[in-house]
Amino acid sequence: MAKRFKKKERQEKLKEKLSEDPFLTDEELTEIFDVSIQTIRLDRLELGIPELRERVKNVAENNYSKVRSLGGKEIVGELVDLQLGKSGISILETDKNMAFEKTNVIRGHHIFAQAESIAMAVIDADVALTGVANIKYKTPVKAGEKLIAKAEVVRIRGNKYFVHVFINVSQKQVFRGKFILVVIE
Amino acid sequence: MAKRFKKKERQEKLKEKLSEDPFLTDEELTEIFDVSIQTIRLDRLELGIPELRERVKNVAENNYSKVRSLGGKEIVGELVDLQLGKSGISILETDKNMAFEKTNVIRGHHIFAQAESIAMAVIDADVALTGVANIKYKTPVKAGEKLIAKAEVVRIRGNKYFVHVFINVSQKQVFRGKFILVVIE
DNA sequence: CTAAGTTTTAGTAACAGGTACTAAATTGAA
DNA sequence: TTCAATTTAGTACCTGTTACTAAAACTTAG
Repeated sequence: MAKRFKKKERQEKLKEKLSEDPFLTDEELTEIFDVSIQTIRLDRLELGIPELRERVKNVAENNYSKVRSLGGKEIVGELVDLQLGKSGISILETDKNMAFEKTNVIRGHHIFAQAESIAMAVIDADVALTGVANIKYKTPVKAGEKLIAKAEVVRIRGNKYFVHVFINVSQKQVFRGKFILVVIE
Repeated sequence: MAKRFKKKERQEKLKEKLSEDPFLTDEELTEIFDVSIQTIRLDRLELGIPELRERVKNVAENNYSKVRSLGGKEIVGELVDLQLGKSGISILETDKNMAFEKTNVIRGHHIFAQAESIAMAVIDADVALTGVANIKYKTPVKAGEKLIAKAEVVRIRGNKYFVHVFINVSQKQVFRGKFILVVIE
């Protein structure tokens, strides 16, 4: 069973290598492991690892939406209702990519990002900035749950807007936060 | 020169389309613009737009490191010091991708993510969860500034950890937050 | 040692989504 | 009508694969 061990070992390292660097071609892998290209392909097949182009595409797609939802787009979650200067509602469908691998619990900053972003969306101004936020996470959110965020402007003082945001998962509150947004010209 | 106008117009829209959705094949583009595949290819050539696979690869490569710091990795920012159960320091170099396009001000949730993540890093346990956070943004952070986050465990009560996090940009405090982290097994 | 099984290697056809090139057809305007 | 710009057609070739067949090499039990 010495050979079989070698195979298993190689496949373990292959998994590692590709998760470190998904941009490696089969040919490059043959050089790393000093086996034929067929062996690499058999290994990938057995491990269910897709081909280079698929892997690259996955990386691209994953963070294309991530960038768009965490960095690129102006709003995190889908805006379903908006009364500028008054209130707004957004929905965010969570998935495993937003969660800790081990526990499947959604990372706090995703929830925060949705809250912050709906708070800013309701402000009737070009750009706003989070000034102060007093927030509270009430229950952990699991991947797959649908976050419904409601934002309400409660007070306006000069260029300062006070906005309350509540996020629920099926009627149950999971987050509340008070934002003070400052309009900048 | 009506035809030339049509060509230019098509090329403009092509650029737009592809920046919106870089995952479109030439074939899909022929259907959108109702021209032959050769025309699409000539257009791409004239505009210097690379082929699908190159575009996908670019998206993947550009954001690969970003994903690892915003979604994939367990910690946002670079850990420069860590005393498990006591304190930790992380550094986050901000860039334009983390900022609002118009103002160049870093989005709040990036700062929050760094704070949350260093707070969790100092906990000497496998998994922790943000329970409550009382946070305050003091000054806006501009793209390019280096965020230095210091976390300190101030109290431990059962499975609850009270952690204070302060983030500075060159000696000036830009954020402070108190986290209550709950260890889960 | 030998037969049987496992693992590895070789080789082929086909595929997607192209590039690069040549050449012909279409269109618009002078 | 004629000339140039534009569009279309068609071919050979490329990369990194899948899917498949088949043979070689190694392992191990009997």
